[in-house]
Amino acid sequence: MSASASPGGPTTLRARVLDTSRELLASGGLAALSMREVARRAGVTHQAPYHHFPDKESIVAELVTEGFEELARRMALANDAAAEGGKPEVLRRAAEAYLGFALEHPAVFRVMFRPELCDAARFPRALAAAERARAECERLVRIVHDGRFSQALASMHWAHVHGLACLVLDGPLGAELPTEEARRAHLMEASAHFVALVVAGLGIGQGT
Amino acid sequence: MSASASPGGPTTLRARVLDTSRELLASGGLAALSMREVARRAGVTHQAPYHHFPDKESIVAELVTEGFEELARRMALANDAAAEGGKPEVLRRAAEAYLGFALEHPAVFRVMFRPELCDAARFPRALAAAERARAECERLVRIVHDGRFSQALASMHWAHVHGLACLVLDGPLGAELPTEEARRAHLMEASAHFVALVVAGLGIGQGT
DNA sequence: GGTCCGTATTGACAGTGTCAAGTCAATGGT
DNA sequence: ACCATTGACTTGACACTGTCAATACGGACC
Repeated sequence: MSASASPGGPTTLRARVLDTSRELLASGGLAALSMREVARRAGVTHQAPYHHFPDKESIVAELVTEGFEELARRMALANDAAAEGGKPEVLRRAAEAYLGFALEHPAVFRVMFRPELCDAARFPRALAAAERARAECERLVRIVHDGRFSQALASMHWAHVHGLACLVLDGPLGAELPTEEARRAHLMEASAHFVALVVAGLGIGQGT
Repeated sequence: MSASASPGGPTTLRARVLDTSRELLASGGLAALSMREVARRAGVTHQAPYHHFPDKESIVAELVTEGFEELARRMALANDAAAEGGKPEVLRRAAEAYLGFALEHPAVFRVMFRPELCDAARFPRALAAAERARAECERLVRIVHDGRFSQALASMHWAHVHGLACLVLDGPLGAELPTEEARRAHLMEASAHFVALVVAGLGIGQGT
């Protein structure tokens, strides 16, 4: 029962603070995530959370870290499909993984790409998790381009899915595609165009 | 000299407020843009700006509107190059226009794609400016794809440049490319890959 | 000359993040 | 068994924010 079993391990309140923070972020965006509101919902005083997180930035950093870890996990799973499905399937699954994460966790996704909220020097874990996601992107490039790699190529691939995610979450596409199914369908259709171009550009006509 | 020549026209203070807001946004991001700081720098009391803007959101909306207008202008110029340069040139110039704007006005660019800051219903001008930029994107699709158009195709093209911009401004690319020249070069290189794919996919082998 | 209106000021209120003390219970060493 | 220490939490304050309300000023118009 001892709450401090592992060094720096999670106390009950710490977990509750994180849960509440996730809820607030998901429901009302970052503006709704306030130290005092978190404390209020957790049923403690406005200073209690400060015993588990030095400041608000640290809570956000924790959520960002979780987000990048989950994103990297999904991307890794997509890349693992190389053996069975071939290159077009890898590209399709990678897009599905990235866009699926963005659609299911929009608020976290947005915060993940606002580095001013989560200084890399202060939060090396967040940076490491982001690097893991990036490494999966580079792995995809090598898989798809027969071992060839360049940063520009990686940027092109990442930009494709990231741009789609941003446009549907916060751009003009979001306003017109109200249901999640519509968004998913549109994104996969746009992504299919891109995949087709890449596949055609590689001289592999098999997978449309 | 009468400041109220045109109805609702800009008073001296109104212009100064906007200038100061632009400066604060550019230097310290949206967090640095505060009503009171704007008033302080403009040399007036903290309530004076409220006589020209009903609230902070209205100032942000004004800057967002300006941003989309400038972006649409640059995109239109790129599209106008269709006559002289052909499709590859249009694609190249469009990417250069979009990425150039993002690199030159990063803070404004970021704010433009955070719709919660600038409610579309309250600020129809901002929405109209965004629509103008979108229309230029659609025009590009028609130019490049011989009149054929689909929303998914437009999303693919927009996502490409938008994703690149986001990644270099707030993603992993930004941290590693310190100078603006390096960023511009990397972006144009990544974009060139995309343009090559599109051109190849159209069966036009002329332009690289 | 008197009235009105747009501009700006002063003062207040609620809310925020965070610092500084203080309370209180459990723990560990002698 | 006692006492000091430590950690979790509370209370109270400060500076800052956006915004409302009431007040003064100063020129335009009848």
